[in-house]
Amino acid sequence: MKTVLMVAEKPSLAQSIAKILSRGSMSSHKGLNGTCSVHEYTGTFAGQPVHFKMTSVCGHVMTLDFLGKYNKWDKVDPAELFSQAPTEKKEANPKLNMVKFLQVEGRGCDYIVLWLDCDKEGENICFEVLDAVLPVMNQAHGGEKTVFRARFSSITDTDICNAMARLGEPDHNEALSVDARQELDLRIGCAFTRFQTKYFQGKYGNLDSSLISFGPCQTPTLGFCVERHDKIQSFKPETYWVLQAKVNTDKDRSLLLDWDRVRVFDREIAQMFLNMTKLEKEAQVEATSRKEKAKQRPLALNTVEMLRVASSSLGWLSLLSLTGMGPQHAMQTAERLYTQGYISYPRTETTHYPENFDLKGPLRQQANHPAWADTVKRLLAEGINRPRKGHDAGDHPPITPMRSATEAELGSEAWRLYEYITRHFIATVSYDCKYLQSSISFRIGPEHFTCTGKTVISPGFTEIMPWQSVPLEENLPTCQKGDTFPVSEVKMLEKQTSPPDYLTEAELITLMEKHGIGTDASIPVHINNICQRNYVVVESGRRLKPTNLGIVLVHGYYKIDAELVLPTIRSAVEKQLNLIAQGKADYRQVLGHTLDIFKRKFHYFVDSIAGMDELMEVSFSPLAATGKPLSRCGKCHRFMKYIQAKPSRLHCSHCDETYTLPQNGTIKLYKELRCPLDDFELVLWSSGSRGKSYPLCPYCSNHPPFRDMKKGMGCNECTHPTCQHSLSMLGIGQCVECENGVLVLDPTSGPKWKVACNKCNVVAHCFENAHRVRVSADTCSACEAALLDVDFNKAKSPLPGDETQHTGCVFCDPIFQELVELKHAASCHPMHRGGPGRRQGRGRARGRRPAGKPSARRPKDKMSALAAYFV
DNA sequence: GCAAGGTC
Repeated sequence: MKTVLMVAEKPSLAQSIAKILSRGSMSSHKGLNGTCSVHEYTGTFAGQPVHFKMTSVCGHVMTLDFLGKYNKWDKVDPAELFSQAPTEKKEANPKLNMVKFLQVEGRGCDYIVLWLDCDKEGENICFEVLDAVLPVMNQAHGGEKTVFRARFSSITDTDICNAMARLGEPDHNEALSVDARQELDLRIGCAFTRFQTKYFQGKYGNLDSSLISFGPCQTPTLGFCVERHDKIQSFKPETYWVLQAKVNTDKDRSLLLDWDRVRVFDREIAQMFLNMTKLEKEAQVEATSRKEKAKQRPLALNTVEMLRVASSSLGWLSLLSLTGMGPQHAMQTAERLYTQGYISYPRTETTHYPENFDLKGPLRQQANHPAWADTVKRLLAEGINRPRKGHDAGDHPPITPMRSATEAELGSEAWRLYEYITRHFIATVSYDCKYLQSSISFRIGPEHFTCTGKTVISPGFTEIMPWQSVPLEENLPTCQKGDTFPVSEVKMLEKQTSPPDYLTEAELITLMEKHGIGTDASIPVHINNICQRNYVVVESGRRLKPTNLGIVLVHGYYKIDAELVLPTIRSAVEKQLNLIAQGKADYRQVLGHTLDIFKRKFHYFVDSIAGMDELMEVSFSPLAATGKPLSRCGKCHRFMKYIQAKPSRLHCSHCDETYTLPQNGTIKLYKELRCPLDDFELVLWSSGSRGKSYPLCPYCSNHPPFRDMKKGMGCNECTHPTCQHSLSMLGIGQCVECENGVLVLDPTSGPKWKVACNKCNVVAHCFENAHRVRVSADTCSACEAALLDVDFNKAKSPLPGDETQHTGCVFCDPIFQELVELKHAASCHPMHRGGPGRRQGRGRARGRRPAGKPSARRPKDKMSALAAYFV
């Protein structure tokens, strides 16, 4: 029997589609990556009985990157990234082993049906799958077609079965347009990012972002925030005047009337109108109207709308917590609700339920929920309303609650999101809110005034979304044309126009969606990016206020080449890409042409960077004026300044050289000791009192002196044969946990002595209160670790007898066993790693031994002694 | 160290 391999874009879809096509009778097992499943069943295909294997990828299989050597920032001119630098496709997520997985499943299959999402990205993934699988599939006989594409517009039985019945072919042009998009984004984004970052980092010491990035989505996103900032800055308040009239409708009731002219900006004219009306005793009714109006129930919920609501304080649900939920966080929360089965797939553009979608099922789930049982029961009893006709993007149904849940079950955060999703869903099958809008037009002297009021006829969906209720307004008196009411007061109010506020995240999402910046899945990422890079900060009410850095960047682009920041930059490129997708333009030509344009833009930008720099100067301090003098330069022997702001570094203003330091720790001078190789003063890097620390030569760390050393290494990884700070002199033995690490004595750690791995975060606390610990030249006869020579004060010595000195192996010596305790450096939480001691059985050469020499393995009984010792 | 797009 022949085999048909079928591949969907994500595991959840593979399951739903297989369920539909197999009519529920399939057998499933997990694939070798533990993430994707394979669902198998038998059926017929092209008129013959076959075996079906339905599985999935996890989004893109491959990602585009430059060849390795072009990723060295110091060695490559960013301009080369536009054409010379070759790119290659790498596995998008090496942990998933997707290519291998596809090949294991695809080997020996005769046909392949591609069920990837029906958009351009999906079409591109089709070819990624084919690249992996075709070489291992059975060869076709006599030109028989073996590759098929299923096109579906929703995940419903009819749609999926129809797609299976009318298989087509994958569209190569659409896939190519995505290839072009990837290459453009990569080349343009990286070139600008590298240039800007290097240029400004080399000049300023307090940029508060370690990366000055540029991208066709993130930069316009920032642009929106700065545009609003500029509006606020340039806003000039204007004074205006308003007439307000009050009439008595009853003995003790009065009615406020709005002026039909709304406002005037000239005081004297307002005064004139006031004079013309204030002497009038009566207001005459000129017309009355009563209109029944409806407030529409919401469209079914899609991702972008969910993110908007989540950010703008989740409606009234947030009254308790006052803060909204950022898009990134909201997506994570939604994904968790989805994987736990509380809601349907949360990434969808669709706001329309398929015709045969079972709306009552999910609604029945909510019929006993304490918060909305009454509403739901009534809807079920009296009949639900058809949801409004929304947009069908052909991806997934709108976000729908699938299972009832309580706050106690979900925790307050997830509950807020779940509660919103559920209330929204119930609202979509509820009725519109109906209300009566009545208005009365008055004339007082020559001026006209109006008064309106609303009364609710039936609340409809606002019952489940009370924050959407029509606000109760004053009940208007019943009257008719010609009636008069006594005027009790006419007054003139002076007011001022007020500036807009900073952009809310919800407004930003709307703007991005409108201009096609990002997709439902990537919008949260872009917003997160501009926050993390310190271009904007999230203020109360989730308003995005640009930082100085963000403002300077955008203003700089405006000065040099506004197109770099305008939202049209994306859509213009996308227009070109669409030509590829439609087969109207050649992929190579469009790519080459567009790259050429951006290459010119890039060179112009580089030539004009002084324009942006002028703005930078105002907000930031030059490197030479930043930081505190810390250690001496080995070349000029003057003090270099320590710049703490990320990326932390040392700067010698005399030599105009910058030396980067390890991040995320503190740096101090190390006893004015010097590196024997270059005469630079050593500094001591420390990750905190409970973590580890090691000396480091600023020069060696940036220019590794030996071939086996890499950039960023400290003395604890230095293979200098005789320097007293080197790995060679302070290394003890192979790390108990990681593959390549060596435990190195921290010579600065006394009296709470530490031995720390120079690769991972293993730290052994030992010999507390010893006044001296040295690494001996001798090695342990059993395990080859270096012996330690430990001196204690007489009063504090834990050694047996009256001994104050002992030399022994930290792994094997029975006396030392009592004095050593293994820990992980404080900076890393144990939850994030495999757990302590999990690889302690692994024996390998100890690090002190110069590379290349053969090493003895520890005897097995020694290994088990070691295991017991460290746990 | 960089983009944006999938999804986990």
